[in-house]
Order: sequence, then structure tokens, then C-alpha cells
Amino acid sequence: MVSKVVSVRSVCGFVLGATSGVVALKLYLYEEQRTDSGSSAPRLIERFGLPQSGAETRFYSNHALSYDQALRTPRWVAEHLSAPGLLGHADRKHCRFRPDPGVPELFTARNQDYLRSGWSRGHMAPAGDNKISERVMAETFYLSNIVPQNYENNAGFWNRLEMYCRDLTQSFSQLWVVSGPLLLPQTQENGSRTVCYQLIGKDDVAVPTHLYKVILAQKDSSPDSLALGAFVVPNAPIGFEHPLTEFQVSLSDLERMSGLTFFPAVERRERLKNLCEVDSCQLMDFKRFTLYISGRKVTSARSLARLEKIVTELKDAGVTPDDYLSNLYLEKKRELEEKEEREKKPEP
DNA sequence: CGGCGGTGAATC
DNA sequence: GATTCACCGCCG
Repeated sequence: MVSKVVSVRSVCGFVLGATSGVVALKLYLYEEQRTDSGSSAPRLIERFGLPQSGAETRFYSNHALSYDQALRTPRWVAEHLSAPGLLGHADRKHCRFRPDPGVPELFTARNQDYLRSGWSRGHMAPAGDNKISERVMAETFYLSNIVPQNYENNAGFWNRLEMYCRDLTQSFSQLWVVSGPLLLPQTQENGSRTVCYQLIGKDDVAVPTHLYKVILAQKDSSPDSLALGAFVVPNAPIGFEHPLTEFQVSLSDLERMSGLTFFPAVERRERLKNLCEVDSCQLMDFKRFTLYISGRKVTSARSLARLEKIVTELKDAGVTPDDYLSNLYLEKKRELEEKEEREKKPEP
């Protein structure tokens, strides 16, 4: 067993509990510039420009985001979902993770940062929401849309949450979804509130402690048909025994945690319904999820040995195939038997 | 669906 | 000869 020493970098800081009083001081050194209300000389203070954060909204074919140049992750990623918009057959196998060409080199994350880091590259705008075309899907593989995410969380709970969002398009005509990372404080032994997070790779990409997702769902055109759910999920494995509702938070709580205001153009926020009261907020359970994953594997199987292994693993998991999977299996088996028979024969 | 890593050809 | 990339098999 070869083990490698890996230095773990992290950032810790203190969150102050009380805000000190701020005395507002106004300096009228250049009062005359203010009085002619904007149309004249630029303010001297911005003579050489003021700092830029690169947080401006970036628009892509099927998502929009604000990037955090310090953390090398998005702050938020927004999508619009509808049933027809989810159609298509684009395949993620033809896409590759890559730095966002629109992000300055100095601030971008790179694949090397993630490789062997212990963290997976987690989409915020999911590839699965962009099956409409591979050109569109490819943009979601820009690292501006990616955060370091726990493997099991990414493939499991978060994956099921994304599936639930797609399912919602069957009962709501339109959805607006915002997803992103959070760096939440923990209470230390001495009682102090401290933010602590790992950095990975040469580019010091920040590993979030949590991920959030806000779902705004619209039934029809009436303004009363809006429902909203906000969720904060630890960036860690989460088993099937935990329902989604366990991670639901109020929108204002999430806004305080993230420093963001979500859906500011919603007119009467107090009339928003709770998504989890209007809908089930139930993710796929273990059996359904396992059957679904097995179905994907059967479809992509390329040998009879592989096919049999899928069946064995399913049995070991204690899951009985349903009719759909059984038929899928039989069709694939016949196809592979033909193929392997052909390959046995030498060239004519 | 969500990912990873190994391999060998292509590339400079 | 080192790096990059497409393809493939694998796992949850």
C-alpha cells in the first residue's frame, strides 16, 4: 500500500457576534461634482478605477452564474426548467470539464486542482438539465459551474435532488432554480463561531461546507401559483433515511447565510407557497433509485460478463427487478450474445 | 443520473 | 520523451 503525504490547506476565521456602531461620515470635498448630478467630470476617487470582483452575471446558453474569483467556485448558478426544455439526447460522455474561457487565468480553477483531491467535480447547473444539445451541455462543464463536492453526495442525495427538480416540471409548467456553495461557520469548543474550509489544488479552490438549492415553481400564469422551497445540504454523504424536508430552511435564513437575495422580482413574497406543502418533496427511495441506476448500467453494458455483474449486484442489494428493467436486461442480453458470437468468428 | 481513473494514440 | 486527450471500463 503506497500512501502519499498530502498537505491539507484550510482557511479559518472568526465570525463576530456583534456589529460595532458605524458612524457615517460624509466628506464634502467634491460637493460641486455632486450638485451637477452626474453629467460632468468623473469623481477623483475613481480616477484609476475602483476594485473589480468579477462577480458580474455571466450568461450561458442555458444557465447564468456569478463567479467568486477568490474561492474559484460560483456564488450562485441559475437555471430555468420546463418539461420541453429537458428533452434531447445529448450525452455527457462527449463533454469534458475545462476552465471557463471567460474567467481570467489568474482566478480560474483547473482540472488538476480536483484530480486526486478527494473531492469530485460537482455541477451546480446539472448536465442532465441540458440534454437539448451537446454544445449547450458542454458549457455546464466549465469549472465556473463546478464546486468540490463529496463523491457520495454528488452521486447520491444531490443527484436525487436534481432528479426531483426535473420531475417537478411534470406538475409545474416552469421552474427557476438557483444552486450554489456555502461556507458555514461551526461553533468551536470555546464557543467561538469559526468558518473553516479546505482548499484544494495549486489554485486553492474552496471546498464548501454545504450546498444550497432554491426552487421557485410556477403552476400556471396566475401569480398565486408560485411555490418556493429552499434547501441547505451538508457537503457529505447523506443516506436514504434522510428526507429532503430535513434540509429545508426558510428563504430568509438562506439569504442570511449566503448574503444573496433570491428572486428579487417576485412581487409579493409573503404569498409564496411552501413547495413541500404543495408538492411531496420526496426524493427517489432506495429501491427506485437502485432500479434506475441499474437500468442506466444495463443500457450501457458492453459485455455479457458486465451484464451479469449488474444483476448480481442488484440481487446483493436486495432489490428485485421490475418489468421495465427485466425487459431491458433481456433485450441487452440478446444484443450482446449476437455481438460476442460475431466477434468469435474470424474474418471471412 | 452522478462521477473516477487507466490506457494508448496523438501531439509538440 | 513529456503532456494532452479520447476512449473505455468501472463504481455509487
